[in-house]
Amino acid sequence: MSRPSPYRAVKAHVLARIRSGEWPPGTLVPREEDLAETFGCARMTVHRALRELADEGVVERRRRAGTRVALPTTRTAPVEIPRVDREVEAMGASYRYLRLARATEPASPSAAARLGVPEGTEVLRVECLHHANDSPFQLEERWISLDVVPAAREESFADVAPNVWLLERLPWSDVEHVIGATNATRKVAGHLGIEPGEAVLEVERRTWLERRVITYVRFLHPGRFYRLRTAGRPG
Amino acid sequence: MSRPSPYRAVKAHVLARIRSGEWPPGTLVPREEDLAETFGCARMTVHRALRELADEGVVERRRRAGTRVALPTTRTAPVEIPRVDREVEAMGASYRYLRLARATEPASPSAAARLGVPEGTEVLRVECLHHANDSPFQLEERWISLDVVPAAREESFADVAPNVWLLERLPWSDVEHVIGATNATRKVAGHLGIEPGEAVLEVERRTWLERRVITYVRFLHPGRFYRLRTAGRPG
DNA sequence: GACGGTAATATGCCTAGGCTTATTTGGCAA
DNA sequence: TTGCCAAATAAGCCTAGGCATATTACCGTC
Repeated sequence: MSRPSPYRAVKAHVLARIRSGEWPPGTLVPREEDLAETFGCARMTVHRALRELADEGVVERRRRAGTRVALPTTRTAPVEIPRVDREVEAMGASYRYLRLARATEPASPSAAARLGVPEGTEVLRVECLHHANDSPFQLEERWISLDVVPAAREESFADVAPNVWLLERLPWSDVEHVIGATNATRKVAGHLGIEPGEAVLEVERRTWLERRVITYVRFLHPGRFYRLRTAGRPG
Repeated sequence: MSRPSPYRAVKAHVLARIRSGEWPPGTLVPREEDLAETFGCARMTVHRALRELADEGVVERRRRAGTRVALPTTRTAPVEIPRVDREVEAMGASYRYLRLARATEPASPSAAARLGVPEGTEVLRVECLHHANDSPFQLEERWISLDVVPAAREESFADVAPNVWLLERLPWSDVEHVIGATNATRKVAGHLGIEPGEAVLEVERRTWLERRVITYVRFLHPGRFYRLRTAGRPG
């Protein structure tokens, strides 16, 4: 599995029993002390192994009740939502950024709701297009809260993507993603070089710093080519 | 943040510095020993705090080089890909399962490729529909490898969803998800009760036990209502 | 100046002990 | 019975030490 190391050995041992079906869901895993004895190691070592398995959702632990094998419910899968430029370059394609629009404007009801600011607050709206090998790859529509990021007022975003600009400037504490599918409007289709009505993958992201929304973005990808990919293993 | 406890305190401390912008990306975090001294705790305690932060991608650690604040790249976000029945019930709706088709058949080239079996191998194909409050919610098309799950040959799947049946029967070691968007074909639209051409969210899942693919599924959701949701925080 | 070996250093991991705390079980009482 | 409380138990967390190992920085050599 990985290089040997007592705690890894314990993890691997327990995982192997579960994988083999020898310990079906609900089975009580031996107590930390017992495992420590059978492996000839300290209890803390076993503790770490079991704790990690619990973090990964493979087992469930409760004081006094012990450790039991969890039901293999299809748990959270780490979806990597990548930075466009990196992703494009990782595909071996050349990346190009194009700003379509930029304006400070009073927040519309929906934008205000998503940014968590009163309606009509002045916010910055940026629209841009990301290309891979000169064909449109992602259309981005973004709102930035000027209360949280006043410096954005001075930035044109003509050459640097808001994404990159923001990440370089300030940390964040929470993100939320919402993934859906919609049909391309005429405008969207025009930008992405597809037919109106074609399915597009829509990823919305809100980013917080402590309690305040920094920015809300909507990414649209031509559904025909683009896919989000995930590979997860429990352990 | 959470209930106090020395290692949590250290984590919170470091995280707070990063969040506040006091330690921008690249900053060298104090050595474990020094933090241990300033917090009046053992080095192992600091070690655990920093290790967890490293696991979460907040910092990067290298022997001899020390611990530094990582670039806040929009990392992996845990997307919960839920069990339909649970999800529907969580919305307070009533869940209904309907099997549309079931057949053992020789694997088509594409099915064979995804299951990792030779073309023409006999596989089980199941098609079903999941309802929320009697309106179609998810269309499922699934292939099951009979080599890995011979017991599936005896199961009609008339009353129990393949999902549930499989999870109750065998463990898995790896999953892969691919999320995309497509336009509903006439057939899909008919089943989901939408117009042909409407955007649908497509989630494909492959599940392995050790090296062998157990099953490959394709879930289709009406794009108009359905969304995948994610909330992540680094820490 | 380029190159290579060596020592210093920070993290990685371990041990063996201890106290703390949630939870369950069993027994006692109403 | 039912309800409540106490004891027992298993995990949670901590300490203070130690050895292992990756990596860098430095220094001497060519």
